[in-house]
Parts: sequence; structure tokens; C-alpha cells
Amino acid sequence: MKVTDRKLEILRHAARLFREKGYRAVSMRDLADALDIKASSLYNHIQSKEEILSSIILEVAEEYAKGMQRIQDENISSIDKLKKLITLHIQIASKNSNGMAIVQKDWMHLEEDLAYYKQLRRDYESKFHQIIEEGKANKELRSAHTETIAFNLLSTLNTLYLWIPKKSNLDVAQLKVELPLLLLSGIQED
Amino acid sequence: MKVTDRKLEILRHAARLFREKGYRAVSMRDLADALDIKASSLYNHIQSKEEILSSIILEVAEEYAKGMQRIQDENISSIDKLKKLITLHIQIASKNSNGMAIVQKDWMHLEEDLAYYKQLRRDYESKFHQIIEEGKANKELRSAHTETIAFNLLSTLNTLYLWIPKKSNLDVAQLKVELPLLLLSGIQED
DNA sequence: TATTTAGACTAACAATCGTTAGTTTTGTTA
DNA sequence: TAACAAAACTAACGATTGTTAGTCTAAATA
Repeated sequence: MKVTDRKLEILRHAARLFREKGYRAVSMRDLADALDIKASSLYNHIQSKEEILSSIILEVAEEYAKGMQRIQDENISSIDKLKKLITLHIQIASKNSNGMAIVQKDWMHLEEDLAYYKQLRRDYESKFHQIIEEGKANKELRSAHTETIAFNLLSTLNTLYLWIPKKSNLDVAQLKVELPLLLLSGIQED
Repeated sequence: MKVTDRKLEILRHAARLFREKGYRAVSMRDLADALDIKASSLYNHIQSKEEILSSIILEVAEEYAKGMQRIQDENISSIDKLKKLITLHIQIASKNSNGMAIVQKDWMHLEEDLAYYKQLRRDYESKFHQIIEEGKANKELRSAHTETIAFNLLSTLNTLYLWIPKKSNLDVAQLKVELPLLLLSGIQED
């Protein structure tokens, strides 16, 4: 599935607009205006508005899925897995904060790929829970409720897209140091 | 500004629909269907679609503003203020999780009240930061960056609406105990 | 019982939506 | 330069949008 330059440009503008105004509030004419062409010309490059949304969301979702799989397969402690997951979130949010925002806000407007997206998300959260459970079994983590721990971690990580664009690159580097400390010191067994 | 029963019923249904599908994806006909009337009949009770959104969002935002003011005026430690803020968020998210969801997702669709809402939000976050700063000055809190601490806390608190509806009432009681420990143990000076 | 009123209705409006068909322009390759 | 392909264009479609005007009905009030 080759993606041309022009199509990438469309996706990039769409991501920015969807993030600012929400998928349903951005018309094909709005998107076309941003590219300085007519709405009908978009259809030389894409099949439908929904295909745009789907491309943006699945790119992010699959990147998370791959990252999780890679980390899960490593032979390291649960704490180290959690640290790598935090880094994964920071990296994706840095590279593609518009995409992350759209995943969080507009996933429910998927149609054809809705079930697939939900499956990816369920898998991700399930593996996240699993790593925490392992950590508790290994006595690496204190025995608070897994759901509460996971909720706290994922809430913060899933909201990084709101915060990272405001920060300089230096601050992001700092974040990679500070955030694991902040998120893990409360649950880590010493 | 008296609000009739019927209007409350409309707002309740609207909140549920807006939360499920997003403000822009819910038509006045969708909302009318949920109430088993015609779309035009809604206008006997409300002025516009946007007025509905505004009512829902400002109710929540003003409740946060009042709660914050009350807590800030109390003569207690910074840690205790943070604990009370956590409780405030849990209470509002329990009572009105649809409203909270809409605030997070659809605030940008406000028009007339957009500036007012943004002001309320700025004030809230600014006071939140202030309390953390006080805690650091008092040596109650460790000296991580205020922004990082606030971001972590607010991310989790602002996402409670996703989590609380899945839990029973008992679990919410448990949450009021567990969440302060989890959120504050990482930053509290012993 | 007569009057008023709250709240539903039907019908329609102008605007905007995503999308399609058919055509023209533009730039590259033979 | 001729031929071709990519990518723009104009024009229009049927559906849906929020909203308004005017009307009817049923219940409350006088």
C-alpha cells in the first residue's frame, strides 16, 4: 500500500485540522481549503473522509501495538518494562501528537475499522495489566489494585499529547527522566 | 434562571448522546428521537443546540471553580488541599460523568461562552499550580517540577469520567482511599 | 364552562454535507 | 513535439443540518 507524497500532505493537514476542531467539524471543503485546492480534487488521492481518519488512527494504534510487543518480549524486570512503556508513549506523543489526539477524541467515528481498532486497544490494555500483575507477583510492585495503578499510568500517558507540544525538545528529554520517577516511585517496592 | 423539568430531561438525554457520539455527531433530530418528540418541539424548551452544550459544560466548570475556591480558602496544609481536590474530582465525576466527558471532548465547540469557559479553566489550573508551589515552599512536597506534578495529577483526575462509570459504588468509596495514596505518595516528603 | 397556555405537531427554509461525473490543465516521458 | 498520466477543475446530486413559522391539542386555570 504505497502512499504518495501528496497523500501524505493531505493526511498531515487533516491531522492538524481534526485535532483542532474534531473530525465531524472539519468538512472536506475545509480540508481542501487548507491545501488550496477544491474538495473534489481530494478524491484523486483518497477514497473517502473516513479513510483519512482510519489512516491517522491506525498508524498510531499499530505503532503502540508493535512497541508493546517488542517490550513484552524482552527479558527484563517488570519495572523496566514499565519504564520502556513510558518512553514509548513519550516518543509517539512527540513524533505525532496530532495523531494521538485524534485517537483519543475521534476513534468512535471509525466505521469499517472500528472493531479492529477496539481490538488493538483491548490487547494493549490487557498486556499493560499483565505487566503490572507480573510486577506484583515478583514483589517489584506494591500490592495496590492493578486497575487503579493501570488507570493512573494510562491516564497520564494517554494525555501526553496535550502537554508535549507546549514543551521544548529539552523539556521532553527532561520528561523522559522525570516522568518514570514520578509515575513509578508511588508503586515501587524499595 | 429557572430550569423546568422538561428542560432538565432534554439536557440529560443530550448529555448522554453527546458523550456517546460527540456534540457534532448528534443532530437535533437524534436528540428529539431520544425524547420521542419532533426536533422542532425541542425549541419550545431551549434556544439553540449550542445553549444545550453550554449549559452542560458550564455547570461542570462552575462546580469545579466553586470547589477549588472553597478548598483554597481553608486553613489546611497543601497536602490536605490536594487530597480534598482529589475528592472533589471523584465526586463530580461520580455525579455527572457525562458532563465531565463533554467538557473534556467538546469544549472547543462552545461559541458565545468559549472565552468564559477558557477563563474558568485557566483559573483552575493556575490555582492548582499555586497549591503545589506552596507545598514545595513548605517542604511538604518534593521538589520535582511543578508542571510535571500538576500534569500527572490533572491527567488522572480529568480522566476519572472514563473509569468511574465502570465501577460500583463500593469501588468508588475504595477509590477515595486508594487514589490519594497512589497520586501523592510519589511526591510527598516524608 | 370558557379561556389560556404549555407543548406537541406539520411543513418548509437555506445552508452545508460527502461524494460523483465529466472536463481541463499541467508536467513528464517517448 | 506528440502522447500520456497525474491532478486539478466545474457543476451538480441527494441527504442532512439547525432552525423558523404557523397550527393543533390537551391540560390547567378563571
